[in-house]
Amino acid sequence: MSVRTAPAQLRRDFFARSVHDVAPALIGCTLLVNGVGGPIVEVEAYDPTDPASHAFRGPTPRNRAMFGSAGHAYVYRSYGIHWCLNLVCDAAGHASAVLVRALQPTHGREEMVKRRSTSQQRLLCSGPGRLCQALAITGAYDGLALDAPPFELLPRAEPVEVATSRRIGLTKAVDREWRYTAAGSRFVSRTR
DNA sequence: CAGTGGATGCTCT
DNA sequence: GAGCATCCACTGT
Repeated sequence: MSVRTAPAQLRRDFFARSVHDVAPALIGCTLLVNGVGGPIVEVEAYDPTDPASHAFRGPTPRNRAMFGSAGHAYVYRSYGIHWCLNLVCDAAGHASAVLVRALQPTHGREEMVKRRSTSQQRLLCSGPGRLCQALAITGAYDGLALDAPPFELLPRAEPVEVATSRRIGLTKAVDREWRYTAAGSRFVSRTR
């Protein structure tokens, strides 16, 4: 007889479905990197039909992880300065991903304050570049599996109300409402 | 608060 | 050589 326990982590098959299902389902899930992080409050979806996606024009050295299997990280450098973290979705070849834009800093706050050089809770992890700096995510994490250290992804503890809106900072496909936020959270990167 | 411009490096044409 | 899935400092109300 087996004892059923709540899953400790999101399994790899959580990501092996449409990015449009995965993205809203990630709101409220806790993301930790080496024990530092908190509940995700803002993400954006990028799918294969999306001109704004890095994978839209096919595989390249940079976007290689997006064409790999679901449940892995895709990390790229933004504007030559910042790192951005994506979670790869769908089966191999579909090349879709969720950009993690903000989370509520609950775990390892002192570490984040040190890395970010600010003690303002609101500015620790609100924005993809800030979040990666606070969690010390770099290009070295590109392609790593999300269900093994240093990553830890925990399911929602409670139900969350998810709001949709237009994505931030794009020049292409700006009308697609593929940004998902925890309704009312003050840790999202913008209200728009 | 809103708006602007600079930093900075890599990717792809 | 252009264009970024960004952030910060600085300006002016």
